[in-house]
Amino acid sequence: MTNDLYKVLQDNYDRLRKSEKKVADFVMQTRSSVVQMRIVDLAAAAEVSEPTVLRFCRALGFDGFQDFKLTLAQNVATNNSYQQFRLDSRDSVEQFKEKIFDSTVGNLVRVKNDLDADNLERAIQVLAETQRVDCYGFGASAPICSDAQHKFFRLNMSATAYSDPHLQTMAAVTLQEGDVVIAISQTGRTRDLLHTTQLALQAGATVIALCPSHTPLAELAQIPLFIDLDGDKELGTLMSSRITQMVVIDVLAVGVTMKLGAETMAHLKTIKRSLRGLRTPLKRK
Amino acid sequence: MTNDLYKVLQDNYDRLRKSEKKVADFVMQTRSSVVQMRIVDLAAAAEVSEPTVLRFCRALGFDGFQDFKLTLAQNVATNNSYQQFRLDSRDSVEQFKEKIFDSTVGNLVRVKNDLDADNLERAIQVLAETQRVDCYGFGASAPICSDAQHKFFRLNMSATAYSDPHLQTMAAVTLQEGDVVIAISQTGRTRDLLHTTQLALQAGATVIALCPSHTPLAELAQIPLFIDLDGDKELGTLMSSRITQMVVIDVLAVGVTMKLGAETMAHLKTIKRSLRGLRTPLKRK
DNA sequence: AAGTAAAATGTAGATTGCTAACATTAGCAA
DNA sequence: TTGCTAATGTTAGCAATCTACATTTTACTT
Repeated sequence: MTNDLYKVLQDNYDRLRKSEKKVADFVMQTRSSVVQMRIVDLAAAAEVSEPTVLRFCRALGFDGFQDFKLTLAQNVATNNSYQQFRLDSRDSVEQFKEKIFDSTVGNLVRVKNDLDADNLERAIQVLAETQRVDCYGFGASAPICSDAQHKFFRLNMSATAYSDPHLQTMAAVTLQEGDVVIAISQTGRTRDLLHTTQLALQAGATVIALCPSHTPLAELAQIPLFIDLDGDKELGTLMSSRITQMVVIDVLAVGVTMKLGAETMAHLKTIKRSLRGLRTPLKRK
Repeated sequence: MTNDLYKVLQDNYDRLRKSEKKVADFVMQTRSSVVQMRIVDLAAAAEVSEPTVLRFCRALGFDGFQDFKLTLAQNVATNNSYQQFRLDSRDSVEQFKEKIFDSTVGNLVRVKNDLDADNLERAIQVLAETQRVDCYGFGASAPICSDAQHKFFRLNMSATAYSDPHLQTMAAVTLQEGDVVIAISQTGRTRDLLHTTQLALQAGATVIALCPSHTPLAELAQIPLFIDLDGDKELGTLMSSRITQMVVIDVLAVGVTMKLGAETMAHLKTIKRSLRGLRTPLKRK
């Protein structure tokens, strides 16, 4: 749903007439401020006549100019409203709460759009076929590994999280063909992680990496899942990458669940039932 | 930013005239479909005249009807586009990737709006003043505790994560006045967690709880931070609550950083430098 | 290469919806 | 009740969008 309009523009671009393309180009470049424009303004800016703008809207399947503008506004809202934030020491709690949530959301949306569905598919496939998943990660990525372990463990797989380089090394050499390693790193350049990943590869395991693209780890892994956050290394970037990693793990886990099908679902229910005993009962009214 | 308009409506409702309230009521009830309406339609639907609708828009601070509608459209887009999802076994990877990300975003937005700024402020205050933070949580919340530990540790605080009920119990009795416990639970009803929380309280510690409202844990804690996700206990709800908890931790950590000010920032830089040694160097072009 | 037909684009006017000015009504106090 | 003020509605003008038609461009045929 998110950049619907962008896609619609891309898909129909070839079908557009020459002067309609002018309009399309202008809209693509300018984006947000187009929502404030009247049809005359847009016509002038794109250097075409008003009816051409209208025909452009119709060609994309909209009712008219207003309809187009409304959709554009909604697109702009969903894409642009969650910007990277810059913390100001004078911010109120309310303000930086907003900023942090919004930038997290923005990063999620960005990664969602970038995430390669093919590699995701491949990752899910190998996970669905394996019995052993080891998760490697240090520092801020260590809790994500535990989380991943937790998720896959629920799916009746043998999942382990290693956040200690020695344990990782020892575990890596015991890996076999068909086993899967999920390597998680915010930088993609952690030396120890690269080392153990190499060991895992030598042992014949398949390595899925959650890390930024164009990093040593990304090159090493058979199945890289890129998590590239906005260029500037703001505080927000560091914070969001953990969260994004987690959501990617969610996607993987759900994918595996769906692939494994009904029997796993039943297993999940059993777990849910068995955990109930650890809680105080819900009050009945 | 998100449901700006909703807030604007709420805040200015009393200031509106009687017939303008009719319009406000109608907009509140109908919401999304108003974006398709012309001023005549809305006037007819709210059973007022067209200028009244216009005055209503102006009273809320908009330029005119179009301006109001544009904002409404953007609001509708940001609020409605990230719905709770229902997984379909025939979904493609691309499709359920979208669904999972979107529902996560939706939940984040929801929690952001619900999160009480006062309690947040209080939580930040006590965290800024303490030297010891213990994080308690089991199961899926355990990795969140580790994450929280990680975050606060970076801020030069003595932070520990306990995910073992025995360790928690032993740690709880050593707590002193001024110490802080962060209790994290998706259900708010985990028996062991309630037990150790009570011990912490008896020892004089301040308890911050991340959990749903109207749960035993929420009642127990001095500073509850509610994480209420949509009613239906879909798969998505369970997944998102961990992530939401993490973002709340982010907000707390940033808040503390800002409160502690410059010296902590310097400390953060030192950590960053010291970690650099663990990575392979960036290639220079 | 020139002419013709069809497609593409622009111009001008009609229509529709938005807004401003004014009129009327309702509410309230003296 | 009367007069005043605030609230709402009516009417009309204006501005924006859209339609119908004219002109230009493009491509294809001879």
